[in-house]
Amino acid sequence: MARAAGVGRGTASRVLNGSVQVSPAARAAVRRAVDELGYVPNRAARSLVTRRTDTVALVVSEPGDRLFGDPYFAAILRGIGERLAESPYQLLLTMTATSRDRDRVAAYLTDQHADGVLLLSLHAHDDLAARLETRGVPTVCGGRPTTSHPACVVDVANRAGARSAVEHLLERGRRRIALVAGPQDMSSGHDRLLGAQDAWVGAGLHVEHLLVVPGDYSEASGEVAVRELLSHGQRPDAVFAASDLMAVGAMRALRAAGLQVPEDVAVVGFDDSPVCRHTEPELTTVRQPVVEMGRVMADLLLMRMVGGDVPAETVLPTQLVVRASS
Amino acid sequence: MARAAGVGRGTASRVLNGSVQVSPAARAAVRRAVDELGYVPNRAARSLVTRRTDTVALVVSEPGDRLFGDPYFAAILRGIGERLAESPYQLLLTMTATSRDRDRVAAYLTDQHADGVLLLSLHAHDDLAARLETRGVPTVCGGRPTTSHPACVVDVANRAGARSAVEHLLERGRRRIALVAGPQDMSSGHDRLLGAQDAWVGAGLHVEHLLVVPGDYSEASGEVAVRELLSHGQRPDAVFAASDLMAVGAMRALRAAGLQVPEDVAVVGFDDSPVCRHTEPELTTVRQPVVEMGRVMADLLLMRMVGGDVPAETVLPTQLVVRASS
DNA sequence: GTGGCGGATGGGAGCGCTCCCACCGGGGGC
DNA sequence: GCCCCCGGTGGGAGCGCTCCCATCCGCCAC
Repeated sequence: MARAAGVGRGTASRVLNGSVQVSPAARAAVRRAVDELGYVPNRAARSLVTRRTDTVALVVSEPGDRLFGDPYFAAILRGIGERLAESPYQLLLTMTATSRDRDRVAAYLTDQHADGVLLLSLHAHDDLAARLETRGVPTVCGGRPTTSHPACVVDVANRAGARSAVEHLLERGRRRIALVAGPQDMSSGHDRLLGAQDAWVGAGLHVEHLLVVPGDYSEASGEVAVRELLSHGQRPDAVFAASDLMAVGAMRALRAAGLQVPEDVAVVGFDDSPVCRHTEPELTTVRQPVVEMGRVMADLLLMRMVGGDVPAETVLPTQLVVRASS
Repeated sequence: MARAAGVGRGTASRVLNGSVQVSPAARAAVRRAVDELGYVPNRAARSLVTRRTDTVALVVSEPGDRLFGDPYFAAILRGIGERLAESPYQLLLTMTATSRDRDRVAAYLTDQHADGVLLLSLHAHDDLAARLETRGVPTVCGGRPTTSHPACVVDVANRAGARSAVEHLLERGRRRIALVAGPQDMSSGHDRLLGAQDAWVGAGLHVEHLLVVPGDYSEASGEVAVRELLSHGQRPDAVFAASDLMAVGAMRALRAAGLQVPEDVAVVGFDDSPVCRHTEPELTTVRQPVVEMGRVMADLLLMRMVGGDVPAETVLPTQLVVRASS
């Protein structure tokens, strides 16, 4: 290729990498040769010597069906994709269902397979972030892990959002509020519980009078939770579910019991996922800026990869969106 | 590393690549050295010489927001991910919004950046498949393109599915059926129109008496289409929408006009996306095996990459799912 | 005992690139 | 007019691996 352009390999390389120390004539000659030969530099050879790969990996610690079944991940990926499209980096997508998967991915990534890693949905006791960091691979976590303390975390204001949701219900005069909580081994689930309690206690009510039933973010768990509640003779006038899907399940159970939403029972969800628009009535919820979170994660990673300092924890705001269900 | 194990580089390489021509003693020595040193082979160096990358790329010819907003892609990705997880290949995700993007991706992939490519949502006049094939990169397309004829295509039985949907409505005694069609520059949209006409004509009705209004698969387009229909004094007793989202929009418009589903107007969608369960009443639809399609695409690509012969066109069955809306 | 054969092994060559050093030549300072 | 400096250039070295050839050794047949 360099020979075709009539220059040395060094000069050709300098043109391809945008170095300034090249004369216009040589630059033009190389450009022409590249076009004529349809030359594409070999990435493997390049990364062998530069020790970079121009690839960033996204690791989701969930099996594939959860990843792709959940609009939350779709939105985050969208934000990440947006930012990465403006950078020279390619996205490598990985999901780890089992701990064996995780080992495989760890080995894969600790080598020079990615210049940076984005971690999503970290479970308790997942040491992937730490392993990668000690190997010198920059990392950004989405969602604060419960146990470990990674170098760089992006999260949303789960607690404040949950607080505003319950405050909203209290303002509407509801006093028999049931909380369908999320999984308590995830910080998002725990924080949303704390936020709901904040509002409750802030209104001068006793924390133990807040009705709390467990859920796992899935629609089924929301339905079961409310059904059980009703069958035990409890009769809430409002339900705050820690996810939209659980709220949908809750509404289903309420309807099955002959209760009207919002007349008999107000319902509020969390996420502002697309499903909110398809419920009847449309669901009041707490919007979390998921796409924005993806963008911020990508931004922070890009900064870290060039050695920039970034805040250890970034928290994005949440916002109550009032619709017809409350 | 080889020195640490007390063997030659050749022998070490043989062990790492699972060659049989190695003595148990040497094999054990290498294994031990690998463990002790935490050695991970350098992929860049390996692929420089093997000219393989152990990476499969997925190219979606849509901007990122459409990719991740649409459960269809999520499901396909899930199927692909499932299969690839069982193989040594990593998934590289790429979306091309603009034609400049497409050129960039083409250049990226025609080099040794991926051993095989999966193409999704190919638009008319997209020559990416052809370009890749001539460069020797095996390719599998999801969804039959309208203009080009790639070497390997996986599609679903759109025509037969649409036919069964309209037959179902006819069996229910509906005779004033309106079709909200999909985009006619995509084969799926066109095929679904043909299938609907098949059923209509098959019942001895005149093809021109089938009410057809255009849509683009989006919820908004379905709502607009039905609203226009009603405002023009048309009064169908059934609506078959070529996508679930359009069916949801159609139901919204029908409700706004004071019409009951299914009493006054039966509604059938296409896709069997999760949204079907969240409508009131639940939506009758044509299920397309999207996850399966992803799996099949991955399977075929894996076969092609080892030089296996595969059918040029694979068509997966669709199936009518009757729910409450019809 | 000798020749031959084949399984196991060591290491040279080279993949395509970037880094870096040596070199070349022209313009300005003394 | 000489030297120095610096922008621009060419090419050697080497990144870490696999491929392949030459070699070695032990065993069997004659």
